[in-house]
Amino acid sequence: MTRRFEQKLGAVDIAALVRREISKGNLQLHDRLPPERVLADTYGAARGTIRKALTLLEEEGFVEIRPGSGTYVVHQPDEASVAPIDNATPLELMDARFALEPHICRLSVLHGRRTDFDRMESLCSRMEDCVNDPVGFSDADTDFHRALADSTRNGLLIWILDQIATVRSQDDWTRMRHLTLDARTISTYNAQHRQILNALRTREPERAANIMKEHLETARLSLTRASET
Amino acid sequence: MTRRFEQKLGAVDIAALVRREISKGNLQLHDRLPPERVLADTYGAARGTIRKALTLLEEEGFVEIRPGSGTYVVHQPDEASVAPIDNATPLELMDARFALEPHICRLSVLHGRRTDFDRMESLCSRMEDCVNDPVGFSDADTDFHRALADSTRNGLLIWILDQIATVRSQDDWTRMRHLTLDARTISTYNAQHRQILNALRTREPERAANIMKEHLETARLSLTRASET
DNA sequence: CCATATTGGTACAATATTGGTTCTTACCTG
DNA sequence: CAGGTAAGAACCAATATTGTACCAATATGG
Repeated sequence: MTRRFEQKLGAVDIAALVRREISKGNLQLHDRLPPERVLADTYGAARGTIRKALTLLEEEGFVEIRPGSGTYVVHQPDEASVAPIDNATPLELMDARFALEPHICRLSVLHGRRTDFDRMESLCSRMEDCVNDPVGFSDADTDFHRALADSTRNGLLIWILDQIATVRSQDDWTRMRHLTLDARTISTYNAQHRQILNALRTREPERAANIMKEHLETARLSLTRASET
Repeated sequence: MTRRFEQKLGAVDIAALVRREISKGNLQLHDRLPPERVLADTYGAARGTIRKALTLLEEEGFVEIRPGSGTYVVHQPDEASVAPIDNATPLELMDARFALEPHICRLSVLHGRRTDFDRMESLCSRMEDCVNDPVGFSDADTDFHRALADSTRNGLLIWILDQIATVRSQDDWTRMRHLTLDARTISTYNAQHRQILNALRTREPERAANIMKEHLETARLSLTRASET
């Protein structure tokens, strides 16, 4: 945007601004930047300065300069922005779930339909058949939480949860936890799932959210316990 | 931002515009584009330029040119790249923020540092200077919520919020809201931001979370109000 | 089926735009 | 002062755009 500061902008500053526009999405792949002379005017800098900034960005691989034609964006910001999600720690992951899932329960009460709850019901049964099958339980558990998200009818939230689930499946700690899931823990989870489902069916948003918090707290405990061994 | 229309459009620019129309869904599969001569008129370019743009799009597989007949859209917008996230409605977006941001406040109380809060403080000041500058306010507001997320030190949550912010910036309703932001609404927001910051500084997680909920409720109201006009 | 309108395909020369380069002047910092 | 950086201007070379005219393929309507 137009910085109203009368401060003099150097080549690196301008490079940073343009770089940010690209990462931010205001300038997308294949977009052509304004001509150097126009940029010079809008940023209040000399053409040489703009030129230096653009050269920097070209060396960084953000941009391609084609003589006689223009300067073009050559950067899929996805790579950079998808990266952090792969490095998420299990604790970060738990915090994210703590943020999302209780509220998802509330939304599920608002938007959920009978068929959603029936599906979750059948998943509960499946999980209850897996008291001695940690892997099978984990799969059903993932499906349960996914079904819960689905019942909100909120595509954005579903997408976010899916992203998280992806991380979760690639996560070593969590994988380790699967092995440490004993019958007693699984039973606890199952009871909590049932309670959540009941609260959804009776349309009690806060109760559902609270049980979900408990549920996540239990999960967090078993996570930290597993990481200590 | 606004200068896109004042600038003369080249073939690549037009290609980018049409490509975006297709990805966005405004132009759907098998739709026929207007004749080149009409496009030339609407985009204010010569026919040769339009022609070059369409040829580019044909090479990319977005479009098929049939001599004597017309130019047709041939593109199933990639499920992967378009993602549900681009089609998120403002209401879905608000629900996602309702889920995330109050809990982010709690985490900020846990992990936030002095410098984080100082940064948010300066952003508050910046916003307070923008009572009559909706666009400037919106920028600062985005930065504030980003800074809040940063203070949790949770890369995953920060990433999620960034994704949401990206959607938000490309969202027409929200853009419209910028225009309807009056001085009074901005003042309300400013007061709420200050309150949140204070609660963070005094390490009161629940109070911060609750004010954030209020804040989002206010935002949701002004959103629905704007959409009714 | 044919006449006509519409649409894309092509060619070419004049003009405009854009990045590439160089030079001079001015300013600031160590 | 010396050295680096930026402003500003002038000019060059590469590329793009324009405007026009005419051709070929397809669609439309009697």
